[in-house]
Parts: sequence; structure tokens; C-alpha cells
Amino acid sequence: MNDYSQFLGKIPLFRDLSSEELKEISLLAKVRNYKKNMLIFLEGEPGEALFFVISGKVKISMMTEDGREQILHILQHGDVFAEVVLIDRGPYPASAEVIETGQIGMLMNDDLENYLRTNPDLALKVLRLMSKRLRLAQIQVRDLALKDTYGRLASMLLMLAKDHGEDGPSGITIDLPLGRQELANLIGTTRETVTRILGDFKKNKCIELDKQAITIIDEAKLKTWL
Amino acid sequence: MNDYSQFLGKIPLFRDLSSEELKEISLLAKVRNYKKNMLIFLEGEPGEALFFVISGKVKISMMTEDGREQILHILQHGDVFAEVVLIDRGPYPASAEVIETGQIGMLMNDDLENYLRTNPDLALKVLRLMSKRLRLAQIQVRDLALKDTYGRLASMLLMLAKDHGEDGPSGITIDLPLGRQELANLIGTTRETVTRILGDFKKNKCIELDKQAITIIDEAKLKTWL
DNA sequence: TTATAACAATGATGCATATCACAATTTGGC
DNA sequence: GCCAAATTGTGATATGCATCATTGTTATAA
Repeated sequence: MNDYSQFLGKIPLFRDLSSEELKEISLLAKVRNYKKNMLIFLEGEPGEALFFVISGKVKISMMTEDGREQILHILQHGDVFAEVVLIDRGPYPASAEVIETGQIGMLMNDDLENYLRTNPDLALKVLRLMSKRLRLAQIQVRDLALKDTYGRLASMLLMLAKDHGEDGPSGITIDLPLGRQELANLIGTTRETVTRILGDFKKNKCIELDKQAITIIDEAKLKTWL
Repeated sequence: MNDYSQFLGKIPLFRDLSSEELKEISLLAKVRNYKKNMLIFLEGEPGEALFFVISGKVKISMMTEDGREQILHILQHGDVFAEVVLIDRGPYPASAEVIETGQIGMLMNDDLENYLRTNPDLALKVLRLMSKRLRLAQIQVRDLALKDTYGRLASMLLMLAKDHGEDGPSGITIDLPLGRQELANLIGTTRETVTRILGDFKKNKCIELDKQAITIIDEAKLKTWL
């Protein structure tokens, strides 16, 4: 029998549970290896578990009937997802796909729900997580509605830099396995437009491009596009 | 000393608390009358209370620096708002303004927090509320990113009809104190565009217009615009 | 390494929707 | 009920971005 409490202890949601509780919950957890492009769950499927990223990267996205994709988040180690289905027992509101090979943990809703009921601290933690998500989602709504594509892309780059960026000598580098199309699907535009705007940002010496990596070399100037 | 437990009992969030708890909480509540156009709180102010609508209507909105508005929700009797600041103690993420005269109740965060800690059921209710909000926000993100203005307006009308509509002989009537500009600010477009699209919907016999009221007379046809 | 497929860049064109300007209508205060 | 102010409707024009078409480039596998 595996003991996953080492993993759980690194997830902010479960941090500072007592080591006993941690062990107890970890016994209920399942951990699987996922390769790039593997699907974890599909939008609309009955939601039966809460997931957390141990390693690798995960993209959460929604589709329209005609097959166009809107990416909601890019998640990494420590992030939890599908928390809404734990609460309301509805279907998954979005799909989860692995975009960088890694390990994903899962906890069945039924198993976890008891902990929520008896452990108000954990409930509060889930609340905090959801309030953070809600704030982000509302900002996303505002930006999509009111900003042009330059503003949305600049804002997205700054966000990705904060969450996934690595500081380097020339600036913060975002090196995610995201193609132009996926970058476009993050901000509600097209492949071509992303190419053109990135070109403009580069011309203006806000960023540098190298293969799939994007380096922000002048954050202040990039912010003028917001 | 007023007893507001009659009001609280009608708020889904507090329903099925014991009548004792209800009374206890209601003693902490303050109720105020608000006239149309009065501001309840402003985006960015320190968040110090949770609010609930007893009567009247409230609009929740965010602004950009240059003064453009994005409306997030239209709320009515029974709805709770500013729940995120109860959890994360940050500033209000959006402003709340009364668009139809009525009574608004408030509960200071400090007073309520103890209840959350000791009453896991209430915490779960707040969780359910937030998960509902989050699902809605994510759908809004997807629609803003992927649908055209016709689709967004059709979808907004259907939503408003569900929440605020009244069934009548010819269809569901939405009669909210919202101008064209505000309708536009709900779906990220302009006054003029809303006018034109409503005109098209009317020409296609999806809706009827009478002063500020909008009646959906052919829901099925309206849905074809989605 | 070369072959082949996926992805990215670039230019030309078109369309949806913003913007602007003004007329028409409705609303709210006295 | 009347008037001023606010809101709405409507046409003309502008433009940001999508779409389409093509070429160039980068990954993947034999």
C-alpha cells in the first residue's frame, strides 16, 4: 500500500493538516502517471473526484458545440482542480488534459466529503481556493469583454510569467508546451493574431521569442499595452 | 431591537439553520433601505461585510481605468453577494449598485466568521453558493471569448428570463430597470449594437419590445442564434 | 540524415462591430 | 402637462480582427 502523504503535504490545500489526518487522507488518494496529451476527464462527464497536480502541467478548457476551445487555466504542481464537483456533485464543467507529462493525484468525492463535514478548517481552505478562482474568473470576464487582443495577450503573458515564469538574466521566461493556437484559445482570438501581436511586442522590445519560450524583457513597456 | 430572522429565513443561504441560530445571526444583521442608483460598496474598498437582497435589484459590476463597465450579475431577493470577501478578507472585487429601490441586509464578516468555523453546514452552503458562481463565471468567460454579439445577447436574454422573467400569455417578459447601455455592459458590446440586434430579434419574431420590457415570444428561435 | 507532417509566419481580403453624428423618443422634475 | 435632460434609434463610416491562401519553419520518426 502506497503512502502518498508526502505528495499531499506539498499541496497548499492540504498543508497544515495534522500529519495523522494527512496520512488518513493519503490512503484514499490514487496517483497516476499521465503522458502529454492524455485526457484526465471530459467536460460533461459525471464529476466524481477532486484532482491535484503532483508534477507536469494540465490545461483546463471548455468547448463549444462547433469545436472551438476556450482554455480556462494552466495548472502545475500543487494546484487542485475539479473542486466544484466536490461541492455540487454536478458534471465536470470543463475538460482536463495533460500538456506536460507528470503525475496526477485524485481523491474520490465520497471519500473526501466526510472530511469536509467534520473538518471546518479544510472546508475553509476549499472556500479560500474557490474565492481565489472566482476572483480570477471575474477579472477574466472583464478583460475579455473590455480589452482588445493586445491588452488580453499582454495581460495573459504577465499572468503566465507570474505563475509559470522563470527569472533569468534578461527577464522572466515562460516556457510552456503551448502552441500559438493554444495561446490564442487562452485569450479568445486566433493563431494568426497571436503571431502578429507577439511580433509587435518583439519589435517593441517588450519580449523575446525563442522556439516555444517567451521571455519578457521589458515588463513595464508590456504593461503599457494593457 | 429589530428581529430580522423573518428576512434571513427567506435567504437560501440561511434557510434550514435552526430557528435559534437564525435568531442569533439576525441580531447581528443590519438592514438598510436603498434607493435606485445608490452605491452599496465600491470596487477596491476593504471588504467588511456580506450582503443579501431582501427586496429590489442590485447590479454587480467592474470598471476599467478608462471608465468602461462590465456588469457581472443582476441580483434580486434572496441573493447573497460579496461572499468572497468573507472568505479571503480582500477588497471588494466589484462594485454593487442598487438599480431598483429596496432593502439590503448586511452581516459584518467578523460576526459571521465564527459561525462558519463552528457550523460546517453553513460553510458548505457558502461553498455551494460559490461553486454555482464559479460555474456561471466560467460559462461567461467561454461565451465572451467564443460567441458573437448575437449569441451573447440571445444567451443573456435567456438567462435574464430564467432569473427575472415573468411568464405571460405571449411569453416570458423581462422587465428590469436596465437601459440599452447596461444591457451592452452585460455582454461586452455597445449601446448601438444592442439596439440593432434587438431590432433583428424583433424582426425575426423572437422577441417583442415594449418600453424597457423585453418579451421572449419564441424561445426556440432565439436559441438558434446561440 | 532525410522525409513528412505539424506548426508558424505573412500577406491579402472581408466582415462584424465599434465609432461618430444626429434625429427621435422617452423620462423625470416642477 | 410641460419642458429639459437623458436615453434610444438609425445611418454613414472606420477599423480591428477573422478568415483565407500560401509559404516558411520546426518537430518527429524512419
